[in-house]
Amino acid sequence: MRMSEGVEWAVHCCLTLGWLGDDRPVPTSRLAAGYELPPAYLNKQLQALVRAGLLTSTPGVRGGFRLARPLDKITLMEVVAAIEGPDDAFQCTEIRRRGSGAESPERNFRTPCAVSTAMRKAELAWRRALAAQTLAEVAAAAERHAPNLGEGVRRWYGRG
Amino acid sequence: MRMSEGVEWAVHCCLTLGWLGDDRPVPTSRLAAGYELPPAYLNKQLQALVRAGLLTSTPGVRGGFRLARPLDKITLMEVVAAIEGPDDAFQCTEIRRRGSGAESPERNFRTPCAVSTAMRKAELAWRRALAAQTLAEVAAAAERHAPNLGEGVRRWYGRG
DNA sequence: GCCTCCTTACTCGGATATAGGCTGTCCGAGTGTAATGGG
DNA sequence: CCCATTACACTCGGACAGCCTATATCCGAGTAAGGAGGC
Repeated sequence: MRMSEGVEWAVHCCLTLGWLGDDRPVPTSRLAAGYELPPAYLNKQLQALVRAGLLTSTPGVRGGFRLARPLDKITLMEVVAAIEGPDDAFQCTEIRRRGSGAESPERNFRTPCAVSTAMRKAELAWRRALAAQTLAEVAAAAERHAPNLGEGVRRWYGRG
Repeated sequence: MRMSEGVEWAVHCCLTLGWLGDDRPVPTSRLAAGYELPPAYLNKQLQALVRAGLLTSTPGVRGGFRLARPLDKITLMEVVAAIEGPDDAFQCTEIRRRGSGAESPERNFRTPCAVSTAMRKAELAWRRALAAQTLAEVAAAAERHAPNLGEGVRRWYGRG
C-alpha cells in the first residue's frame, strides 16, 4: 500500500502558494521548477486540487494557480482525498458470502462484515488525524525550524 | 491508495483457522474453496503470514497451515504488516531540498520535513488503531451477529 | 501377524506470465498582452 | 498622442504512451501416508 507521490507534491505546492501570500497566480512551470518536478504531470495533480475546490486556476498569459482558501481552512485530509480519491484503502469484497458462506443461509449478511468494520475503524482514526491538521499548522511547524522560510520562498519566486 | 486484496483474504483465513480450533493443519486448497479464491495466489499470501510468524506450515500429504498463536495474540496490525510490508504509505522524497531549496543553504535539512512528520502522525494513529484490535475481538464481533458461526465453519470443513 | 521398504499422491515454495494503475508526455483551446497601424 | 485591432505567446485542460507493482498461474522439491512384499 503506497500513497501516490502526487500527495507530497500537492501539499508542498499548497504551502508554497501560502507563503507567497499575494493573489497573483503561479503557473505550473514555476512551481515545477521550484521542486524540480515534471511540469505536465504536476499540472495534472494541481488540476485535481482545482476539482476538489482547494485551488482556483486562471488561464491566459499571466495565469496559473492560487489558493481558493487560506491555509488554515485547508486540512491534510482534503489534500489527500483530492489526489487519492474518496475510496477507502481497504475495500471489502464480501468473501464471507462465497464458498462456505453461500451454503449457510442461516447467517444474516445484512450486518456489516466484522473484518471490514475493524479495518474501517482504523482508517477512520487515520482520517481523523489528517482532518485535525491544517496546512497552516504544517507551515508553522516547518517555519519553527527555519524562521525565514517564507521570505526565502518569496525571494526565489521574485516576490520579495 | 488501495490496500492489497490479500489482506482481506489473510484476515478471513486466520479467523477460519481460529474457529476450527484443533491442531490439524488446513491445506490451501481447502481454504481457497471455502472462499472461492484462486488457490495458488492464496498460497502466496499465506506464505507471507508464515514468514511473519503468524502461521506455521507443514508439508506433506496431510499438511497445510495452522495458527502459530491463538487469535487473541494476533493483532490486525501484524496481519496488515505481513501482507503489505513494513513501509509507510507516505514516503517522503525530500522534494524540499530540490529546486528552490537547493539554493538556500541557510536552511537546515537535518530536521525532519514538516509534511512528512504530519503524514506520519496520521499513519501512526492508523497503526495504533490496528494494533489495538486482536483477531479474537474481530471474531467475537462476527459471532455477535451469528452465534453459531464457528459451528457452521467446523461443519463445512468436516470437523464437527 | 508384523516389520520394512517403496510407490504414490498431496502439499508447500518459489519462479514465471499477465493486467491494471500510477507516472510521464504531448497537443489543442482559451485568454490576456503587447505591438502596430490608423485616426 | 490616443485608441482600436490584430497577432502572439503563454497558460490550463484533457487525451495519449510507458513502466512498475499487484494479480494470477504453473511446475518442482519434499513429505507422510498407505500398500506391497518379505521374514
